[in-house]
Amino acid sequence: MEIEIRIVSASYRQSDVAVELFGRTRDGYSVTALYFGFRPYFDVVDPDEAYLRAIQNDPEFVKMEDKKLWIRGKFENVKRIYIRSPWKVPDYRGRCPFEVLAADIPFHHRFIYDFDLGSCVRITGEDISDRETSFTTDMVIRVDKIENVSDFNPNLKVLSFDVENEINRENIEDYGKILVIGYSISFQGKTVTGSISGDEQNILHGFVDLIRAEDPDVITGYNIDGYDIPVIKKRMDRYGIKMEIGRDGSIPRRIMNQFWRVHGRLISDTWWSVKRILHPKHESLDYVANMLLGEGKDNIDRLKIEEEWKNRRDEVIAYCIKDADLTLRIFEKMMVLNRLMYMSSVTKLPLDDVANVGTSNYVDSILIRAADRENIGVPMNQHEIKTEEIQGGYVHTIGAGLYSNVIVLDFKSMYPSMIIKYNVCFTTIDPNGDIESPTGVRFLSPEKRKGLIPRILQDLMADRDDVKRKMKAAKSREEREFYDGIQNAIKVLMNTFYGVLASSFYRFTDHKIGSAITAFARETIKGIISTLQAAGNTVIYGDTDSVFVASGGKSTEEAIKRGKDLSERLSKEQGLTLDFQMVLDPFFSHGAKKRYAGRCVYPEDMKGEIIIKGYEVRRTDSFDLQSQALSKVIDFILNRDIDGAIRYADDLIRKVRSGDPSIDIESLVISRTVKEFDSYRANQESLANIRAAKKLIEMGETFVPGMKVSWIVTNAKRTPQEVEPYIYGRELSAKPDWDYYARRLSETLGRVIDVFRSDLGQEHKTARLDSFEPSTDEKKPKEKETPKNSTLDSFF
DNA sequence: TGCCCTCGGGG
DNA sequence: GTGTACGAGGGCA
Repeated sequence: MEIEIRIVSASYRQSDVAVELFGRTRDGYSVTALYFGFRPYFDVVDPDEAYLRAIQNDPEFVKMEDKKLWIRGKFENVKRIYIRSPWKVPDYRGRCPFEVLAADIPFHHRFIYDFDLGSCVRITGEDISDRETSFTTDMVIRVDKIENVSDFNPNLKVLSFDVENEINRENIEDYGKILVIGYSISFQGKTVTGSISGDEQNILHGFVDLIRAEDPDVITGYNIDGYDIPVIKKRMDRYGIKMEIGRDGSIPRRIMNQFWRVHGRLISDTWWSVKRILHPKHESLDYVANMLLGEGKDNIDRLKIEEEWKNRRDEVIAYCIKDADLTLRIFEKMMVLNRLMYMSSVTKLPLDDVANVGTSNYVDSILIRAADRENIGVPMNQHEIKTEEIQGGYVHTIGAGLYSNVIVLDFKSMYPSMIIKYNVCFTTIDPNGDIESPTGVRFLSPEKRKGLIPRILQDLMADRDDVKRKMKAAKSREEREFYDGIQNAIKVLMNTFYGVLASSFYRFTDHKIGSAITAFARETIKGIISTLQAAGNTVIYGDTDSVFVASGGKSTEEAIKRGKDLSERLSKEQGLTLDFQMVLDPFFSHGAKKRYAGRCVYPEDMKGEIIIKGYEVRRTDSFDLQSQALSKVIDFILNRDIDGAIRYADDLIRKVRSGDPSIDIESLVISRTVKEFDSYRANQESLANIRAAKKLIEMGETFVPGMKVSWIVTNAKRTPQEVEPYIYGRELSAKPDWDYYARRLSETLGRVIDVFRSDLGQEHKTARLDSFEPSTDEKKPKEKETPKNSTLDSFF
């Protein structure tokens, strides 16, 4: 038979070393594809006869081949050695006295690279579902032929679940009895919800049966990695029940004491996605559900779950199902699967590898295939070699101030462009090269030898442009979103190439290469700034790949015209693409790197958006008044009401300092969870949250390890500072340390406000464009590129 | 400034 | 599984 699937996950089984591919067809069938006969191998550089004799007599030995591989500038004789068992490769590579290449590539990746598979494949073979009964998929196929097909995004089945269990108050790690498991399953546009309750052993068996019967591609939930899965596992261990929820009947494995993986499915904790994608101020399910769906959790007191279970069992069950369902809807709203499928298409990796494995695998997947095609030796990842840090991007700042109609230009794919333009690659680095980096490293010119990475990036860039064209020509919204997702994934992949080259452990990393790339980039951006200045422009700010240019205080229309003009002219001059990104009016520069705010007035679809960088507006550990006040001050400034901002800040700080009754005590509360006291290693007494919890107990209040404890700082002059537990809705007996709160507020607000107090005097309402000495700075490597905006507008 | 520890979510 | 992978903040040296 012949069938087409998108690959969800790939693995192999030890019994007969069959490669397992798991996936879903367009019309919704789940499939296991088994490939027999693929063998693990590794490359040994120029081994001697004794080694080859010994290896040939080894019972694991299968065969060997002669290869000539390009290694560090020349071709070397290499033996490719095939053995029987993938899991024995680490042992063999460790015992080999010669240099070993490509011996750290997971077996299922090796298979995918060697067959050059993409994320969707056509499988031709025999249906062996009758013989292979341990799999939970609709069918099992023995692969005769496997080939790529153009990508499609099938409906994947997603199962979200939630556990309610009793709390073991003596030992929080030893979870109490499970009361109910609620679930919500989404597939082909329909959602089914339900619950499993009754005898605990039946619940646990019911959970395994549910997953095996439903056979979801994706399992999700809220904090399942850290809570629900460990709870189920611990309770199953007690009865000797096995959590056989893998598509091949295997049990989940814990990765790094953190994540869970299981053969054939993607375990994707919605909580992690929420953190990564939304960066919400609070990460609780209730908060996030309200934010995204306008609907929160049911009203059940989980700290008294046993009591609730006794008195209102049906409500607890409904609450449990609702948690699972809210989580599923959040998961779908964030379009986690779409993002993963795009990334999977572009990196040609299975969905679960894209979701779970580090980004160096993205590069591996593309680069190793290309290297293999050209007989370039693939070294192994380096084992934690500490090198000096790579100098980062160039940051250009000028005096603080409020500016009108500021033009923002930024380089399209700065680092990839540098790699292409200067032919930067481990295959071109050469002391006799014609291209010299500002760091003095030389690379061959493209005419002599075009580098492998520059070529790959060039192709990716062309692909991206092509996809963007298709996006513009798209006839439907779905089509446009599809192409937009793909082009964005290509962008991520391209930037990942720089990321791994700058890292300290990647297989193709070379410190000289990483630092050359950033040096070329700094030189380029400095050149742009000089050119702009020479032509009479004032560059207000610049960071790595962007420049902010004063438009001269003219109208927005003129700024737009000027921006387009500059972008066109400079792109042509530089042979690079300098995009005209936006016009900000006003733009507030703090005069320090990485801190500014502005309101977007162009382009049309970003109009009104507030861009805030560097000012942390939503720290979970700060008290509410702090973030509220900062937002308010920035608001005043962006409305050009400097006096208002100063007045507001001064007034507020004065009120707080004097303990004005208008200050809401609740806005000063700081909260944090407290675990079992024993679980803290050292100096428990120096942690404010622990002292608050202990005081709570002294006061005769409920404290359960794992509970969130709230407090007010009552005396910060002592070390450690004194705190008083705060119980919502109850009057606080102690007095807040008003000086402490005033000081923290003044620190936060002062960073913004002081700019206007110092040298700007009274004339700050119009932009000041002269008399500032630019200060420059080299930023630290690997800093976050994405601005943390204070709203979620940019996401939706 | 950098290293190490902790939290966050969950009941 | 031929793997080693959270992200940000705070305390402390």
